[in-house]
Amino acid sequence: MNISKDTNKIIINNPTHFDIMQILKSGQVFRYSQLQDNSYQLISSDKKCLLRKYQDRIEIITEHFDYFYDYFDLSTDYTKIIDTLNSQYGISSVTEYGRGIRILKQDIFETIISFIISANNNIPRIKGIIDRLCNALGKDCDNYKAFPTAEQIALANYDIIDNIGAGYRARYIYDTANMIYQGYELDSIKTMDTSKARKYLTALSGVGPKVADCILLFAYHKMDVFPVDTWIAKVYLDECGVCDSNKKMSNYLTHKYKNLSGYAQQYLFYYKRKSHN
DNA sequence: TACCAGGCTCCTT
DNA sequence: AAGGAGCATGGT
Repeated sequence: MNISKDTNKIIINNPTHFDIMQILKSGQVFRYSQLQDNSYQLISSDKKCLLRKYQDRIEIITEHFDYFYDYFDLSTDYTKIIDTLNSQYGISSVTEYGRGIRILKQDIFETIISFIISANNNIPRIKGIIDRLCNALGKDCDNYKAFPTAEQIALANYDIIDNIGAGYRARYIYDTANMIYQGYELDSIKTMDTSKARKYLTALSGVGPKVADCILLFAYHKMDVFPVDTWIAKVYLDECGVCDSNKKMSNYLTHKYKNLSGYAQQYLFYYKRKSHN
């Protein structure tokens, strides 16, 4: 697979580790929609790109080349990661099934709010809630809405947040946006070690250990985390034959997969949810 | 009708 | 530190 730049376009030839459907349906991102059979629109923060697939080529059409080059983690060698996972852990059927997945580097605030919404929720409904949040408060861009800023949510009438169908998460969204708008630092997390970063994030309303790990993985690209949801709990049950607390499962899996935990988690999650893909 | 979904907060031990 | 009740909403 090799990557080149054209006018307003990233081109990926022989995309062995870039599958549009797999990336979009791997449960890490929610603001996408299908335009045609081979074409998807993806919005991140206030930026848009179009994803198209041809025979042996993928095109990412965007005015923000650098942003989406980084966003799709295009400088990372996934062949090497998968080879290591296969040889050390024997999960080649899992990595083969999701070989087109990549771990995205998403906007920090958007990821925080999105995964607050994800708690005890299902993916189709998460998408709907985020859509309504963006339509209600997001800046009007060319033909689409940006994800609302912390300021826009914090200064909004609470009734608007309460009317997007988020249930009890509406209060968390509002409170967390207010904390961040008041100055809760998010950039300093980049240089924290993971356990300190997790503790720091869980001070936000609606952010527990699992949501914090998703934020660390999908926004800060920290790979020594292993978010445990109900699907990963099933994976753990298959392997260990018992149910344990989420904390115990996450510790076990992080210790096992070490600095490849984030990648392993995503391949295993995608594989376990096969029937939903 | 119940149970489930990328769990969290808050209250008890 | 660890465990459990309650929680909004919509899909199956």
